Amino acid sequence: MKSEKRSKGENNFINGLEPIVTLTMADRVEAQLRKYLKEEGFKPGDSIPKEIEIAETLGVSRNVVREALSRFRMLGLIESRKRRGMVLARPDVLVSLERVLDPYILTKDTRKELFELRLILEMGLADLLFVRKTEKDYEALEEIVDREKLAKKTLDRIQCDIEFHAMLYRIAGNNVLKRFQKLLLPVFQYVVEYESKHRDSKWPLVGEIKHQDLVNILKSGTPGDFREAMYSHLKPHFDHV
Amino acid sequence: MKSEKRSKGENNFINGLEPIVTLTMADRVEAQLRKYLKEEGFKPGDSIPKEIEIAETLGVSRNVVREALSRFRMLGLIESRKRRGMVLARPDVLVSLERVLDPYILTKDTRKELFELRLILEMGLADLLFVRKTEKDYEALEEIVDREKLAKKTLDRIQCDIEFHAMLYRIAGNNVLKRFQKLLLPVFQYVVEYESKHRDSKWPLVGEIKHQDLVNILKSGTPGDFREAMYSHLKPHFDHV
DNA sequence: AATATTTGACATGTAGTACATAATGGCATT
DNA sequence: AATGCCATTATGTACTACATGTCAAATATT
Repeated sequence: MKSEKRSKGENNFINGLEPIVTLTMADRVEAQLRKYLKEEGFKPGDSIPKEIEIAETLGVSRNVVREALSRFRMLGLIESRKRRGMVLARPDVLVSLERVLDPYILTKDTRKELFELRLILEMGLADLLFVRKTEKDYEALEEIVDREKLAKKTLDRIQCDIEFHAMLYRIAGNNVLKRFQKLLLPVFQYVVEYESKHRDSKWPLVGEIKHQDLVNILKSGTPGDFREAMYSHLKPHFDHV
Repeated sequence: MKSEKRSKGENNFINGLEPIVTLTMADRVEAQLRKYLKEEGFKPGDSIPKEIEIAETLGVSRNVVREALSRFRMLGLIESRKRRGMVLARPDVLVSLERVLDPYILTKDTRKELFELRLILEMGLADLLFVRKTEKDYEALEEIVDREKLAKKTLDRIQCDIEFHAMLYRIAGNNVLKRFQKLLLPVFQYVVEYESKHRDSKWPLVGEIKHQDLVNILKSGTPGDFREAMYSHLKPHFDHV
């Protein structure tokens, strides 16, 4: 899975000539092992063959096997204990994303698409919110809104804005989603900052509908109302799209 | 980041005594390197120190360094060429997820949450769809709907259902989102299959609104209409929530 | 005999050496 | 100027050795 991107745009002047892929042993062992574990139906808790056995079976050095296993360990696919060998584990879906979601190394396109993803998520949140919301959630939201109203510095208002939206995700009661949002946050901030620099728009960037309105609708409106309101709220961002 | 879960619930009988974390060298080198690269502001294209230098600086064996680098290589964070050394690359956000999103090793909870994520995504898709849709997209959707109407076998209908929804993601014109959906697909299928076994409900599971209706609304309705329709369409799934 | 302790075997973790491989840049040849 | 050759060098792979912690059997203790 090594990316074989050419350095310049000078390729494909000879059409139909693909660069030869030269996977390292570690890459191939990783693929082989993944295939093996899948096909043999290994499940979390099962222990897998020892390093040496793998190495000998595949005809590679133990070193190479360890590089592949090291990758699995990082992803949480396996856990290894001395003497005990290694057992398959349940990886956390998001730890892998965690290691890659750095706004500074993403392409502009990817950042843009991830930002769109945020808009999609927040628009789609409505129904889950209405299913899971409780009285306490109103209080938490109101508290944030109050703080926002009192905030003088722009930075404080931004902070409240972030907290408000984060709270919505929390109310939705979906842990993966909440953590996903947390991971995406730096990307959002980067994009917004970047945008605001290039358009000197004021910030936070909100439409006609304010946070207070959203809370009110959440209290006594319908999911449909909320979706419309959220769209208005996010409209300035949608307009960039 | 080795998971340090205790075997039993027998810890914290002495409060304030945290178990000593015993990270492997590879883990620590990985963390150190990540920190180093971030703090020094390395960007894609920059070349990073040689393995030996890293090993000597950190006072560990080259082997350990290579295990850490192997992880970065897998994630696409770096690319290495002989003689040239190693350069930072732009990782693809989703390759990491790709390696972990196997429905069989996820917990039931996670599968459920990922399924909810799907519902959220599809509900939130509406606005982007209306911005990006073209005449050609209608044709593609109609073609799938037609095929679905003619399909006799359940399996074929399921296939059409999948294609229809996949096409919606495609129309939204967000590449990351489309690929994300593709990655999640096996999880959805697993969940639906699992559910249908435990409730012997018929399948595909759709509400009052059929695919044909969605296409019509996409053609001549509003994003608001579409959201309502999509909710009706997915209602049986929402009801599980 | 039942329990506590010691001991040895074993799998992973780390270190170190050696060599293979391929890309680079310079030099020589045409 | 283009090609071919060669020394250099960083990564890729292999192998050996030992450290570390853990399981299990053997031993000692009650």
